[in-house]
Amino acid sequence: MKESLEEIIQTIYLLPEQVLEEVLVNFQHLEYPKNYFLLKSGKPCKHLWFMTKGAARHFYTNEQGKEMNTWFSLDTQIIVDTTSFVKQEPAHESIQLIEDSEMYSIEYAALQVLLQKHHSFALWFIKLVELHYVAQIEDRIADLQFLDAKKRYQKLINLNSGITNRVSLGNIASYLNITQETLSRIRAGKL
Amino acid sequence: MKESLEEIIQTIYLLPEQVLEEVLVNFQHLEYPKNYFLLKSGKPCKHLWFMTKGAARHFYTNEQGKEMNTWFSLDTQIIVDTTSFVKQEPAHESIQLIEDSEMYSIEYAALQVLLQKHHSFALWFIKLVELHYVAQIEDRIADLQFLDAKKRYQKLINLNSGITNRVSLGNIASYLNITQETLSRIRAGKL
DNA sequence: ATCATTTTTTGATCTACATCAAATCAGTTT
DNA sequence: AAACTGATTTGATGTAGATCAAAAAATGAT
Repeated sequence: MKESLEEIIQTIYLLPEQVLEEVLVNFQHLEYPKNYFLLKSGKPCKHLWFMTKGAARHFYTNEQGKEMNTWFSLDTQIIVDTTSFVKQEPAHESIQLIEDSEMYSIEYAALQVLLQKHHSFALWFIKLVELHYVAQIEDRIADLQFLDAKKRYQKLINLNSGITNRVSLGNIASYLNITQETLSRIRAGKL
Repeated sequence: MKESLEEIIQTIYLLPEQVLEEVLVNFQHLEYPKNYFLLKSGKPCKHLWFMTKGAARHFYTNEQGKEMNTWFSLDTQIIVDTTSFVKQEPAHESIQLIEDSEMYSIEYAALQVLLQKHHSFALWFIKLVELHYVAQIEDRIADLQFLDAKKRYQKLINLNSGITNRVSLGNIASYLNITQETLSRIRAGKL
């Protein structure tokens, strides 16, 4: 796990010393308790977060009022509702912490200024999107389309060892797009 | 429909005249017949294409040898296997034309040079990814997770009027993640 | 420890969609 | 036009996973 913001940033794409310093001052270090909402649907996503410790879930609320998880962010992941962030339009999803968490955040407006000002920061941002976003999200589509519930579960726990101790069965089931009952039966080896 | 490459590029993000000219010379105009493969799985995706006329499908071949469509690109869309392109690793999917098509292409290496050379081109590329990629792909996940087969079909034909005349039932069914038989029954109003 | 609340498990039944098999339709070739 | 080919439709049956209901287990509060 990476502790320092500088390390997180430089691992994505190496910035010149002077640019790095200017970037760093635009980030804020934050701590929030379990259940805190980073984003509520209907509001634009004004921040991009780097989580250094903790866990969050992204979810929609469907017409029947049921919450459906679309994503988990554990520890060192980037957190953002990309669609809402890039267009600064009301978010469709909400983002809620499921553990006490620590993170760094940067505001949309500050990011735009840095992108316009520094060529190297624009290249950094491209790498960020490529590394942490594109691959993951295309994988998710393939999983939903090709794998059955049991395989989706196995893949999830392979990639996130320990997730079962940190995220409730109901939350995991919702991410896998199955009911709690079905996940319980998968775990019990009955499916 | 946009015919000129210049118009396509400038609509994404306005480039300085001199940069635009340098960008334009890095694109090639191409025409390919129906059934041509832009990309075969196993090979890295070396190009990014702007389709100006025609249609393509993106598909995986699963363990049982069945082809599963993941995406359609009709007329003015960007075509690329993003995961393979950004990492220059072997692609998991193939891209095949389903109509005689016209397009412009730029090579990965040329794109990288332009990104490093011109700040404005890096900003252009960020906009490209934001506009044509992020929104679409997150929508697709939500659709697969929340909508049943009939609603996914209705949404597809609402967003792509005329797709039923251009893409075969089997190809559409595969994209919707249902069988041909089920799609036929949906169309007949029996589901 | 006890009670209350939430989370997980178990069982019975139901449903959307798959699978398999065969028939029909459309477009091409001879 | 007849014959061949591929695309679409129809019918019968099977199954993964949903839904509904209730029990059991875990977690937390007094």
